[in-house]
Amino acid sequence: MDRLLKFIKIGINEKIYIKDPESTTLGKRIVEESILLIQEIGFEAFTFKKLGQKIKSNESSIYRYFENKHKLLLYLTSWYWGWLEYKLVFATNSITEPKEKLKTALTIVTKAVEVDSNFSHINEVLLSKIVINEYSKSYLTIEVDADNKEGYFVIYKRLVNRLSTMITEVDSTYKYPSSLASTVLEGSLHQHFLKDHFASLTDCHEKGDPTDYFTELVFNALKHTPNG
Amino acid sequence: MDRLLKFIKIGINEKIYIKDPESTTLGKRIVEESILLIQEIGFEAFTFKKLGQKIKSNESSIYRYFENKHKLLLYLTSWYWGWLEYKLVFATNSITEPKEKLKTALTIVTKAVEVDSNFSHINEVLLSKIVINEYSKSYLTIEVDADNKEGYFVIYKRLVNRLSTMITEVDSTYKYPSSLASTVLEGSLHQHFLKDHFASLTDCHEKGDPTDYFTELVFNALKHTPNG
DNA sequence: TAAATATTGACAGTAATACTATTATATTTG
DNA sequence: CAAATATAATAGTATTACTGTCAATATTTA
Repeated sequence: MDRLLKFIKIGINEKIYIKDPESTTLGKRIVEESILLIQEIGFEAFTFKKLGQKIKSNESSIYRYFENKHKLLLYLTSWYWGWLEYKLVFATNSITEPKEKLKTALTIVTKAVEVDSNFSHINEVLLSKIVINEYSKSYLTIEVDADNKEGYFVIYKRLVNRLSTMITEVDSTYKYPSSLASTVLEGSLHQHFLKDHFASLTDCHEKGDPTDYFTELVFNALKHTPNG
Repeated sequence: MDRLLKFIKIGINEKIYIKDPESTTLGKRIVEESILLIQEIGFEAFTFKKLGQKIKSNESSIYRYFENKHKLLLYLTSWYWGWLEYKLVFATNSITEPKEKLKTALTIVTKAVEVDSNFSHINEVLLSKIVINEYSKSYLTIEVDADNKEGYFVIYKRLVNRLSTMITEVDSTYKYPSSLASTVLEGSLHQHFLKDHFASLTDCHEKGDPTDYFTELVFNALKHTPNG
């Protein structure tokens, strides 16, 4: 299935960029190298000037692709969620049994990304780390409502809704499918973060990873067991 | 119990500030008004210069209390978690029955703060909103590990541990008490945020609030019912 | 109450950020 | 090969995030 990813393009809201970075070599380099640089120095210290130096291009050229670094972050995280959504749909599409479907979905959505597909210019392993460290910053802003109205979060919202629907299909009487779905997605990023920086606040180390923890949590909430 | 809050002081790591803001009128005004200003314009747009103008004091005077705005955020959020911890301990201390204790704790920790105690110079209702919108930014930085080593997050960590212990006291066989505790604390902030900005991603509106949702989630995880 | 000390305010200054604008130089396409 | 387009180089602006100095004003203490 990964091979397919070589040919499909993640459809990202066109208002997020000024010029589609997928359309040129420079654009792809901007995206590719920004992932490395953000991972390296963190989003606050990241600037277009530094990125320009890294890719030996000009600051002003980068501004022709993205209005500012916040838009670039929206682009990167949208790409990530679009990629996850693709994997989710692909892996669950053929499963008819609701529990099995949900179980597979939870695995896709909570498991650490450990292998890079190596097909696109985007390093998914590093990108997933950026999402863990920086995603919240894309919406915890005074402009959220305006950005949301512009549709900058549609992919993420669709992903939560897909998960929510799968939850409802296992237990149509459950009262909080959307809250549970959003808790799993956000909580999974958080558990991965804690694992790396606040080990005492999580039990997701070797013994049990976020996937085990959330799978048990969700199926208990639905008063079902994942198997049988 | 609220009356007590008038006399107790939340013990905040002394390395967070240069000069204790509780020790002077100016210090208290800095804290008090920073809450209003951050709430008003958001943490990214907030500067010491603007705060200085608001309180008719000098930028450089504020720098004598806090090294930078990040430290101020650490101070404000530490204060909030310390305050919550105080409420938690006070409300649960006399309860011996583990389920009842946990249930009370979950309510304290997940319920929206709606009444200001009016005793201190700190507006807890507004501060809780700042925590919802900005808390993640205090630790999602490249300096987390260094900041953690300095002890800037001790209060929060202690709070998670208190909750974790209460979970274990209800079910000592449960494998993920710390993860569940951290999920509840972080997830509660997240559900409150979603309620205000992404209503479709949560079910915590009128019908059921985060307290109901998390109480059910936790007790199902422990395979117990909150009552009986 | 005068002297010592601490606190605050006013102002100047610096390096970096987050851009915008202009012009020059490549590169692509018709 | 001319025209259009993309990119690079450079300069410039307002703001941020501070640091430093010094004078004015409070507060403490002898």
